[in-house]
Amino acid sequence: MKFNPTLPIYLQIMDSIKKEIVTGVLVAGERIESVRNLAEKYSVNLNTMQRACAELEREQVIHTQRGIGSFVTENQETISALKSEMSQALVNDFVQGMQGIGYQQEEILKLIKKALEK
Amino acid sequence: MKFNPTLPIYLQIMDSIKKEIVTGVLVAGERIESVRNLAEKYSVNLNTMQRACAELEREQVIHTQRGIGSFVTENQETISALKSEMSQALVNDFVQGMQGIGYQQEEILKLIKKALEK
Amino acid sequence: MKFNPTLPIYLQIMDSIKKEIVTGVLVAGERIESVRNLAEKYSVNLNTMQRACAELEREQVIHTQRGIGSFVTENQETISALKSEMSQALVNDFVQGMQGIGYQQEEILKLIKKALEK
Amino acid sequence: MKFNPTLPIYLQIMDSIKKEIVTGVLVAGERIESVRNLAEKYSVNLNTMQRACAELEREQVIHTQRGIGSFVTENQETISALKSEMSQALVNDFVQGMQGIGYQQEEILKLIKKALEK
DNA sequence: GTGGTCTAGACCACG
DNA sequence: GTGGTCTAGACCACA
Repeated sequence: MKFNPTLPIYLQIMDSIKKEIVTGVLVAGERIESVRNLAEKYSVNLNTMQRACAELEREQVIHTQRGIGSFVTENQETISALKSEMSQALVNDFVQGMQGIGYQQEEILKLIKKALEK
Repeated sequence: MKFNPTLPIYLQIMDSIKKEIVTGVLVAGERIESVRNLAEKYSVNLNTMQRACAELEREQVIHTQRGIGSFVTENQETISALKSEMSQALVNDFVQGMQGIGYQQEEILKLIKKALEK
Repeated sequence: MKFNPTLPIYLQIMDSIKKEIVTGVLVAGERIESVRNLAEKYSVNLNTMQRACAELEREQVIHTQRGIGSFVTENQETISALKSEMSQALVNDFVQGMQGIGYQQEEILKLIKKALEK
Repeated sequence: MKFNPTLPIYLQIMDSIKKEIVTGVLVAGERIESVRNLAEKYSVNLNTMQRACAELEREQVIHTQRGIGSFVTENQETISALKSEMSQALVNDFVQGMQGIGYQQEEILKLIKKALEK
């Protein structure tokens, strides 16, 4: 995975894992890979990976049992909320961004449609 | 102006100024405020403002004449290119983001329309 | 039993067993459950339970006879000492803690009385 | 400062700083020492100190301005809440602990009074 | 083997 | 100078 140098790596990893959860790649209630494995998979230092996991735990997206591993939350509501939260953030950023540089409704829709057709 | 702590402030200022240019708040060819004034207006350190302006100059969005001040580019093509560049970036980030969390075309359009109605 | 994640589990189990001894739930001289049973009862790993018992034995609170089982010390003095030791630790931690955050004698007594009435 | 090896250092430092805030050693709204200074003062690694500060910020006890420093919250309610929270935790742990090893109200009060006289 | 904490030391963004 | 992130590597508690 390539990281964007303008954003902390641990945030980008959190985002990547959240995506895997909301798209079902990681299943609710199931164990995720060990921090060590994940660190290797993302080619980052163990500490960086631990930080990402710690923040995800604080957000209640995963929960950890010491000596055993970390598990995706089994609370489906949390996951749904996560998905709509993420999409709302994207939608708002996009719409506000476009309006901020002077685009009107029809133009925005036209550009989106064009992009979706690709 | 409130800054997002996850992104360098100078980038956020550059974005803000670019928006003012493409929306015509800042007029092509005209002089912009002094770096000192801008720093005060944005409530940031002078160094930060200087960096933002230096980057804008590197991107040829503004140009500086020593002892006189800085000016928005008078090249309308540069400004048009800037606008479509910014919108393309927004569109791509948005579409890729939504697809990345599992949304399909119709859903994306529906959410956009809902957001535009507000 | 819920464990506090900031303190080693084996210490919390030791404390729990000591409490049972000083309150007479576990009787002096009598046999206690097998480590295996205790591990299940507390829902902890066998190793953790073994560690707790090993430490209790080191403190001479219990003693083990190979092939037979573990027994609460029959020495009543040890048990009395244990009780006053535990209460002294509690009292000291409490008083020092309260004074450390700026509470005076009367306030401390007032809060204690209030808590005891519940 | 001597640290208790059974508890993470960063938690003990957080506690120490909270105490300084509720007792007024650190004044609401004022800047606290730099992380580097604090790390030296507590004789811990910079990272450990940063972790303590990050957690305090998450608890809204302090807030940080990048490149400038950290400041005690200016919200007096937060500080009052902190104080009563800390004292309630102490009182509850103590009372439950004493009752857990079989002490009655009068005995508890007697021991507390004795300890306070010292 | 698994997660948690700690140290040491580097580099960056910002003031 | 100040805080934030990252790497490297050690040690501990727990399963």
